[in-house]
Amino acid sequence: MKFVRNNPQVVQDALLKRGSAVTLDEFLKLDQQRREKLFLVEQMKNRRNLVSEEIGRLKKAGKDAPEMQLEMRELSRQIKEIDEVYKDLENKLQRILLDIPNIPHETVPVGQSEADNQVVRTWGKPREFDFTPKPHWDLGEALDILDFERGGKVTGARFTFYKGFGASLERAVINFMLDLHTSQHNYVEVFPPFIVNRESMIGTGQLPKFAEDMFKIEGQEYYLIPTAEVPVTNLYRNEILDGARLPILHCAYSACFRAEAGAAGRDTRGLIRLHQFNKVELVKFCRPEDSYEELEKLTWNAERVLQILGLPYRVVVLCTGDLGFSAAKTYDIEVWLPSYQGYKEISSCSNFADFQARRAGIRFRNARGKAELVHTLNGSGLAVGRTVAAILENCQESDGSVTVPEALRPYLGGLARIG
RNA sequence: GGAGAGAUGGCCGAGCUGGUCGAAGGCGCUCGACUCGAAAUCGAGUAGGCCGUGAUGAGCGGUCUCGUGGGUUCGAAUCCCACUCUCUCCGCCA
Repeated sequence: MKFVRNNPQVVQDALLKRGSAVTLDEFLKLDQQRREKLFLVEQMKNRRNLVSEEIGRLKKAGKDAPEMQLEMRELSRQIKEIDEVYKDLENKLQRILLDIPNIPHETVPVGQSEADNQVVRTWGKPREFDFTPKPHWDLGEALDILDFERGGKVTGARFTFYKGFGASLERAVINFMLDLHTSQHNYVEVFPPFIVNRESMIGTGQLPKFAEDMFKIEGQEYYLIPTAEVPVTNLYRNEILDGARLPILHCAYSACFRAEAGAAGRDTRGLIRLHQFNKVELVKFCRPEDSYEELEKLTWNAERVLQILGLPYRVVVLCTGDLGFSAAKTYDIEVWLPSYQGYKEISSCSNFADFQARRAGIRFRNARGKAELVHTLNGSGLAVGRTVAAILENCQESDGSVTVPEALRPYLGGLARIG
């Protein structure tokens, strides 16, 4: 709040770069009013406290002060009135504040849309097939390892069953990723709740603005998590961490639930866009001065998964117009998918700077002993369903079978080929 | 789900017949003294938000915070109400 007040131009510029039409005039006006009321009411409270103390002293001395009490009764009534107005202003301000997106980092390219994102690097070469490769949904059904049909029957559109080696493969990918990050990249695994409360959703920035993207438990302020980012980042909500513990690195498997409002008609087939999918998430809490370096490391950690699996990918940096609401900078990792004849997002690695930390109240004690906001980061490491889709499509053979990447075989009892 | 107990500072734990209580005491931590060094001992310090002032620093002043929200009162950690959470016992359950 203070930052917005003192740097309205910076925030306004950032909003414009993101292509937002929001203006801050209303905010600044309300804030001015709020502070005036606050100053007034605090002066009155000060007087009340002083006089009440005096009354206490008198009573102790055996005297009475009825006229003082009467005066204070009236003062208290006025205080209550102004407090009411103050709270109203405060609420209005909070609402505006919670809808203001993060300020993009200076290294983020300015742009309007997805088309202005910049490719940072490309790894591996898409394989040349000497036959026509099948999309993973056809492969999966032919191999009887995916069953979209019955997923639709049992639940609805955008739900699926994995069966047999399909189910084992999904599980193998999860375990492989978790083992890699815990043993090679020093992340501490957590297994979070898949349902969180409203405060947590506000903390990471999903609420209040994006309520329609979420599944909410009927009659309760509980939500299905859209990503493990939410419970894991909120692990330390309203805490002051020991600075010596930073950076804190967590990885977490979770199912993810997304309403996909507004995605009707997009990626309707296969594992790409489901209402429920699995993901291994990487989350970091670090000192402000380290966060951009930590973002690079986190992105490498995610890329490493694809490298070991031998799946071609590229990394793009999102432009200001495509950047998520909470992020200051984001790298998307996109895996090659033959059925798309292109690269498809499989991980999104973001530095949120102090945006989530401010909303969630996550701080650390700095060298001078003062509480300071941490920076938070997270990234998929990786989306499991999309990884399985990429394996099926990139590793398929002309006879319809799929060669299992070496690294996964230990997780499948040595199985080298499905089909 | 039924019955009861409780929620206080980094931790433990007083206060709860309402009034200098943001809060005794202990532990922990930081600094200092002692020591060649350490331990022990002694001394000092040790929450956060917001507002004002100031340089968006330090400091100072004010205000709020004793689970959360409301109420009573001149005044509430202390009294009343609601909610949340924790613990114990019973029932049920993976």
